[in-house]
Amino acid sequence: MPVERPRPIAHQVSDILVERIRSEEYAPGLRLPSENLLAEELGVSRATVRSALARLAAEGLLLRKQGDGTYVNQHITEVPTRLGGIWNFYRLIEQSGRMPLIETINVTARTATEEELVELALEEEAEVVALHRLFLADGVPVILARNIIPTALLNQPFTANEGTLPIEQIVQRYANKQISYVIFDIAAIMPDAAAQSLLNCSVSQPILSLKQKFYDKQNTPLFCGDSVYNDRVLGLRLAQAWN
Amino acid sequence: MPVERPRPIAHQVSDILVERIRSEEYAPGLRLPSENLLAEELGVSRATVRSALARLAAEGLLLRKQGDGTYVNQHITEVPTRLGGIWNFYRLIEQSGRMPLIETINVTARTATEEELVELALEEEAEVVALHRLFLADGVPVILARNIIPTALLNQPFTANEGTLPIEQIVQRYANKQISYVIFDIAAIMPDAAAQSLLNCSVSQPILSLKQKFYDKQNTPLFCGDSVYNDRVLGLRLAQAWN
DNA sequence: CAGTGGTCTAGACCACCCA
DNA sequence: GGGTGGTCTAGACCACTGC
Repeated sequence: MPVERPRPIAHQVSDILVERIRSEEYAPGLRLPSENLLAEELGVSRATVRSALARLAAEGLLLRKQGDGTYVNQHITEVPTRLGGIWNFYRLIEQSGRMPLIETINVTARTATEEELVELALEEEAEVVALHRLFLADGVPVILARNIIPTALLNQPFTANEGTLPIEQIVQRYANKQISYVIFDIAAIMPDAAAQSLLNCSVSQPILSLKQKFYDKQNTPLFCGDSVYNDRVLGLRLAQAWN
Repeated sequence: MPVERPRPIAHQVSDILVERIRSEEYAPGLRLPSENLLAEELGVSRATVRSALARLAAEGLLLRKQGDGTYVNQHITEVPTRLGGIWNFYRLIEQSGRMPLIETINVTARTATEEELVELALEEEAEVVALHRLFLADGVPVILARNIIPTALLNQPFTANEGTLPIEQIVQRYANKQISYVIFDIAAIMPDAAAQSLLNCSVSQPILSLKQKFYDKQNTPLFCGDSVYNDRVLGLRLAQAWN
C-alpha cells in the first residue's frame, strides 16, 4: 500500500500560478514575474518553477518568449478543454466552467461479447459490468458514456449509487487499480436510438464517438469505454503549443 | 535573424531512443537500461535522459514504473497519432507509417468574408489567400484542408507550386513567422459537396471537421484552417499518459 | 537490500530581446 | 548591457519494487 505522498512542489507551483491567473492577479496578456523572481518568492529552485511553467505553456495557458518573458495567453479563456482532459469527462465539463453532473442510466452484469473478450484480453465466458452513464453540463446532457468493466477486476460488488464518481475513482476504489494511460479513437458517427433520446439530438445530426481503452502500469487493459459526445452542447476545443 | 541552433541534446536522446525502439533493439514489452546507464552510455546527465524519457512516456511510447524500470509499450504500435500531431497533417500521416502527399486543389486571392475578418482580427476589405489542399496517405485522400491566410502577412507572392509544403514551412518561408500555438475545434459534420467528391466519401457518412486557428509568439492570429478529415481512412487515434 | 524511477537543488552557459 | 527564457550538469534525497 503506497503511502500518501505530498503533492509535488512543481504541481503546487502550477496550482498557485493557475490560481493567480484565474484571479487575474496575473491578467490576460500581461507578463509574469521572471523565473528567478518566482523561484525566490516561492522558495523553490528555478528548475522547479520551470517545470511548472512548462506544463502550463504546453496547455497554451502561458506563452513563453525567450529573451522577453512569460505571458498569460489572452485567447485561452476561449478554450474549455485542457489537454489530458479529453478522456476524463468530469474534469472536461468542470474545466469548461460548467457544473458537471453524472446520472447513472443503468448498471448491468452480463457475459462479455466476443469483441469485448478480445478488447480486454479476457477468458471465455468472462463476466463484465456494463456501466451506462449520462454526463450533464449545467443540467444539459452532453455525453453518454458506456463503460465495460470486467467483473473479475472488482473486489467488491458495484452498486448504481456509486456511478456518479469519475471513472478513475471507481476503478481506484473497487479494483484498487491506477490508470496509467489511455488509447482513444475519435470518429464521427450518427447517433443510435439511445444516444438520440438521452442526448436529445436529432437523427440527422452527426455526433462524435470516443472509444477509449484504459491500461494500468502493468500494461494490461483495465476496461474500455464507448462514448457518444454531443459537440453541439460542449465544443471539443483544444489548445496546443507548437513544441 | 536567429542563428541555426543545434537540436537540443534531450531531443537527440529522444530520437536515439525512438530509433532503438523502432529497430526493436529495445523490443516491445522489454525493459530499457536504467536512466543512469543511459546517461553514462550517451555521455549526458541523468536530467537530460529523464527529459527525453518523459516526452516519450507522455506519448505513451514508454511506461515508467517507479522502483522497477522503463518499458517499451507493446500496445503503442496500434497508435498512429502522436499527440501534438493532430494539427500537423503531414506529420500525422507520416507517423501513421503511410506515405504523405499534398496536392494543391487551388489557390485563390479574394477579399475576406465578415467571419474571417473577425476571426483573424483583420481590417475591413482585407485581402486573403484561400489555399485548398488535399492530403493523401499512400495515395488515398484523407484530409481536405482549407486555409485562409491574410495577404498582408505574405512578403512575396504565393504560387500554387509551393502548396505541397507543410503549412508551418509555408508560413515560415513566405511570412517569416513561427507558429507558437494552435486552438482547434473537433466536430462531427456531414461532408459538403467538395469534400464528398475529393475525399471520395458518401453523402450519408458523417466525417470529422477540424477548425484551427494558428497564433504566433506575439499572440496574434496568423491564419486559420477549416479542414475535413475522413476518419474512415486514417483513424484519429491518440495515446495519452495519465499524468 | 540494492537498484530503479520521482523529485528537487544550485549553479552554469547560452541565445535572444529590449532599451 | 542587463535581464529573460532555453539548456544542461552534478549531485542529493526519497519512495518504491523485486529479489
